[in-house]
Amino acid sequence: MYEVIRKPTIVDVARAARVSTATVSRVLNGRRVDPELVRRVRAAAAELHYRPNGTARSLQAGATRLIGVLVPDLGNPSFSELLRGLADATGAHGHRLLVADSKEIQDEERALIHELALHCDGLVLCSPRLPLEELARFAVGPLVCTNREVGGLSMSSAGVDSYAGMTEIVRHLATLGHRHIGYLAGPPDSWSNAERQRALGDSAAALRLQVTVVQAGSTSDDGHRALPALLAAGVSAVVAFNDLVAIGLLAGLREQGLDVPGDVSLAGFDDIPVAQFLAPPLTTVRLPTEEVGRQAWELLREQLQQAGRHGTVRLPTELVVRGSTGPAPDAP
Amino acid sequence: MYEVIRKPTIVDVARAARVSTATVSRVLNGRRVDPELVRRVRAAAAELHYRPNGTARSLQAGATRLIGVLVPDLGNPSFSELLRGLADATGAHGHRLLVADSKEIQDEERALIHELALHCDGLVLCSPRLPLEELARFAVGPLVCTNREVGGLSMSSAGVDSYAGMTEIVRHLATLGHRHIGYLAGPPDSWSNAERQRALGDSAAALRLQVTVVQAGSTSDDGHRALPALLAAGVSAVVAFNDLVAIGLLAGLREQGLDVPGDVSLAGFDDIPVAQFLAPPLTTVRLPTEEVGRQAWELLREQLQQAGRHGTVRLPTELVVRGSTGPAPDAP
DNA sequence: ATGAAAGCGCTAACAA
DNA sequence: TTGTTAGCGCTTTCAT
Repeated sequence: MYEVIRKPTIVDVARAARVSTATVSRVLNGRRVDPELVRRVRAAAAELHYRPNGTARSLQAGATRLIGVLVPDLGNPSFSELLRGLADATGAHGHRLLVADSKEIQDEERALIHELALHCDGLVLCSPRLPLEELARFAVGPLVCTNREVGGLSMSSAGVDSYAGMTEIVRHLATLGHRHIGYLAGPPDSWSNAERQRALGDSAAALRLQVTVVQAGSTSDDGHRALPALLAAGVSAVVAFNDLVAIGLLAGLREQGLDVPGDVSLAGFDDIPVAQFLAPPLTTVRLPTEEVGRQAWELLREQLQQAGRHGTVRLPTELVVRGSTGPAPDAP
Repeated sequence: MYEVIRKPTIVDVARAARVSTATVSRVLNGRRVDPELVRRVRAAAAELHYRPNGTARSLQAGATRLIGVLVPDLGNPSFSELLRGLADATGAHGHRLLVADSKEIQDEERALIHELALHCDGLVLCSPRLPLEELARFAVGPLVCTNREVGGLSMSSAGVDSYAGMTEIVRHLATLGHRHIGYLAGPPDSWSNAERQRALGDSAAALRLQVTVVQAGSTSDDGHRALPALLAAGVSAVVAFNDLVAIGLLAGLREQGLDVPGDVSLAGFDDIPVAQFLAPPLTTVRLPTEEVGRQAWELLREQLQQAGRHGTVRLPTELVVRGSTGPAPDAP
């Protein structure tokens, strides 16, 4: 009789090797077994092209060794970097990444979190846009947010000190003689953006600087579109929510025949790899994004080992002064 | 007595709702059930904070709805874009992405492919570096390679026409009067690189151009490092394996006080988002990378629906002439 | 329409 | 050491 063609299971291997399934399992997992049986099992497995079923293993083990990661935009180099740090760190511990992109859409974010939670041992939510209390409801399993304050809720948080970074860059601009600074704001629900805006307000008040906030977003196109509003406001320096936005603005400025930093100074956030290669090289606040990814894993790992061990990591930023910022045109 | 704290299962819900597990399952999956029982089940599930176990479902279903993706470098914007197209397309069909980064290391690649295969319904290998025959051995399940010829092997392939792209850019440079072209070669095991190099050789022969190939790699640093060799060769135009490499070289050229395209013309491959924002904006061969991701999913889907339905998709490229290429300095 | 029971592929406790 | 067997959590016949 012909057998229905299906993937060989451990039962098939056991039969072919004339041993029990337990023995096959032991051989496969490197447990102590009689060499002769080991040989027979290996031969049978090879013969049948046997591959163990990861799902069955996961069910039995009660864990999948899968970590769900939600990012708002896979296209942003900053998240790629975080992903890389995360993939590197989790990989070293035998865990893999289940990646989903919410495309900055809240409903997507909610749906994806629910779905990821079904298959994963833990979740890393990158710059989540959902309200905190809603996030808290998901926090049944190990959960880490990046770049998001989590209050006293039962989750961990890894991020950077956006407030300090903004403070530093405003001081830098003030020192260069700028009295009116424009800010290209990021996504409305971004906590990082709120922090940066808050720091800008505080610093400006302390230094008696004028500030114009223009709503932009997180992409280069958003930055490009914001140019007219900025020009109308008459700022002499601009800080963008991130480097991508800064790049878009830079291109717009160049199209208008404006010199950077001669006419307008420009700074971003992130220090994405290309920032140093732009013309002029971009002054920016460097965020240790890859390290945030690593730290997120460490925090997750603590929760994996012992439920309820929450923690918060806030990494320092570093102002990287390059060619895109210079003295204010009307400075003494 | 106190129960040990563990996640509630369908059994717990069934007991609490005083129905069978089958009924709970039916309610959860929207099957026709008496409204009163539906109510009781939903109430019990909510009360217990019940969440179904995805692994158990997958085991029962014989499928995980997970697609494994292997990329050589998560940090390369080009792969982020592919990932995005893939995530978008698979997501629309209820599949998720299991992502792994081989960091351009062959051993990693091999190990990760094996691992991914254990948990996934299908695999997408992005620009794999492993030899074809080894890849063929993995092709027990649905498999798609991107940017890699697969011969008659039992897998599908989605990619771009690198050969045509290179041909077009060489013609462009020749028209501008360039007689000696430098090529910054990509990773040695990259099939795309081989294709581009082959096209360059063929075109140069036909047009009687001189060619100097300098081994670089796939990152901006690689491009930056290649500058001396290029300068020594005395080329008047350079084509880089990809935009990242071109960007590194561009920065190096600028540091040397050389003008692009005044002294040297420069072109890349990919058209990553920042390419248009560089100074000068980068002439490059645009690859429909996101679309490659979508097509990869379509090909995978065909295999998922019916084993053995292999296909090949080769998408056209488009030369995007921007400011980084111009007439040869010594042209008439 | 509902429940009892088998079984997805694997590992681990228990026996021998 | 090896085999037998129970069971991980779920869905799905098969009866009722």
